[in-house]
Amino acid sequence: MTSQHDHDVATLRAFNRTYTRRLGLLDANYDSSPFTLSEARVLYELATRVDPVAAEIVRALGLDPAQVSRTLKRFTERGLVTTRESPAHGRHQLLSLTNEGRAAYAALETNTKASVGVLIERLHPLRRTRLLDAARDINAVFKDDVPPAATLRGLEPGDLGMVAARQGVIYAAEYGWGRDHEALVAEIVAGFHRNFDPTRDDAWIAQADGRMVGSIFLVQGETPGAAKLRLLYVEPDARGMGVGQMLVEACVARARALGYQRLDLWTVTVLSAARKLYQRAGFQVIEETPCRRFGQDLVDQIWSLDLSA
Amino acid sequence: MTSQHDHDVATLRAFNRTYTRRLGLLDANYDSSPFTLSEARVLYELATRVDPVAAEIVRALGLDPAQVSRTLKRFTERGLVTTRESPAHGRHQLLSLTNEGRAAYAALETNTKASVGVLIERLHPLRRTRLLDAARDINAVFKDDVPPAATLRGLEPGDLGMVAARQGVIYAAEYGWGRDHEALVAEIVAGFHRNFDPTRDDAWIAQADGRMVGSIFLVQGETPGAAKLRLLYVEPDARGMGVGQMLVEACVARARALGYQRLDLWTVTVLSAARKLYQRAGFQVIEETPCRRFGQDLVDQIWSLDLSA
DNA sequence: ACTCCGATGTTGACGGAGTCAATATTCTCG
DNA sequence: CGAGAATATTGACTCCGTCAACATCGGAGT
Repeated sequence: MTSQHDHDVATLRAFNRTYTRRLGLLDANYDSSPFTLSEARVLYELATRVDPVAAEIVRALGLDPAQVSRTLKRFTERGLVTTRESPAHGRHQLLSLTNEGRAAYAALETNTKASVGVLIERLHPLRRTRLLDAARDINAVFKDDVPPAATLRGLEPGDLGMVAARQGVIYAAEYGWGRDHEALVAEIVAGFHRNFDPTRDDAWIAQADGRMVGSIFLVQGETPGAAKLRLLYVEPDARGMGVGQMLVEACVARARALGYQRLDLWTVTVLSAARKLYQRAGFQVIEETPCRRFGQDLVDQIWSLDLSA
Repeated sequence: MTSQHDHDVATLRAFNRTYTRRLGLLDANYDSSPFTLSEARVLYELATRVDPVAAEIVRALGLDPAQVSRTLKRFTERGLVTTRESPAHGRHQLLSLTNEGRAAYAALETNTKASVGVLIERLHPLRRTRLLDAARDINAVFKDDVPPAATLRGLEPGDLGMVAARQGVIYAAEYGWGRDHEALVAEIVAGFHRNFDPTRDDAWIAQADGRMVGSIFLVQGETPGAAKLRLLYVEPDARGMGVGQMLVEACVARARALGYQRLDLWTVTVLSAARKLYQRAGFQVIEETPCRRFGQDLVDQIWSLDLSA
């Protein structure tokens, strides 16, 4: 009932409409081709599989068995396909392209590639990358049905700035924090790099579904034995899949491995999801003071975890 | 001939294949519908236009006139559509849905929205936003054929970090600059905000096709009458469309308007595209020193533009 | 006023797409 | 061994998609 949902449905349907319209234009020039779209799809499956069976093609393309049967019959009559009985299974008919069939497929491939190539070339580079990125994304969305799993990795180019950008956007949208906050994050990541010592510091980026979905930084504190956990965040979309816990656990484990006696962190009470993560990891509040920050009245908290136990 | 091009073609074709497969699943449940996909498209056009003419629908959907004529005939027989002659043009037949036709359309809409809604709801939020963003992008790509035009705007949440992220990624890829550079940019944007004075400083983001494609910053220099131009960059995809010039011109004009006597900038010689922009805007090199930065041997340059003339 | 041309709309013909039902055959598993 | 599932084919039917032929109307020129 949310209007967001209705809006999403409308977006996807608008996409369907335009794309249905463009489908012919996008894949091939079927005017000058001896194959229909459906035939071309069957031919593709025949060419990219070894000794397939008709039912395999039916499943791959979601077509009716009757239609595939007739298409294959026509292909056989045109001398593009030969069938032989499977040695393993008397009911299976192993299909394979003849030389003519492979030649026809190659010609179709060349033709199609050229058509798509022309379409791509005609687009402005900006639009081209936008189209290709979007195409890749949609493919990925439908590729596997398993829910996306998050993984941790180290810093790559763009990560430092992206952490500031994403935290800036998210906390501006969710809590109305101003640019002070984003600039503070930028300063922290810059300082992280400036003072970086591999035996004292570390950072992790959480990635899921090809996107950055969270971060956490480990830096040495003011006193020798104390480390600081900083810049923990999780993308709204990726909440509830254990990303925050993964990040905190990686950070705590590394702090322990580097020989720190304690791990401190600063946060504000309004970040309740983060609070739960810290609690669960064994952190305890050691200080709490009201404070005005980022254009809001907030309550600062300092948490600490004893690593010496 | 580039392998990048072949790769792009393959990406788009892979997308076409999966999407052709999903098309039925994505838009509606046509099994339980009294309309075929083609009929539903015609019905949609009838419902969302006022007194259309058959030829209009033909153009909108890219269908054959014969097919539309027959579809409309069936609709008329089913009591969904009525035609009346146009008062303006004797050959035109104004089409309109009957009450039954509107009811059928409403039912189809409800059905389709529910189907698409279920599909969206079943996706993990991460995948959902990814799909919807991609759908929006592809729609936008095909929406207008005019080449994308760049516009300038002020800073919004996420921009500070994004400038660092994009410059980090681009200069790492193009010149092999390390994280030093990205951290330096992060520090500069943080400092920009920390010392921000609206009567002395400004910043612009160039935007094209819904994306950030460049930036430029204006800050006061060490001496009172001197301003500094900083962090100019243009996305590789957006080069050659005058984005850089727009940014430089905006910055110079503002520096002049704020009463600065001169505008200085620091750059390195390897950034040849930027050099041309500075030259064109009237900047002159006033200092040049070899330097080791960002893991590379570079030649620093300081350029200056006299604004007092 | 008249003619040509283009746009609109219909109909016939034909092959393929897509769906459903019926049927035959073969393998697998309990 | 028998039941059931998977594989494959065929008939029947409607719609899709394309091409060609044709009728009709309005407007641009001459």
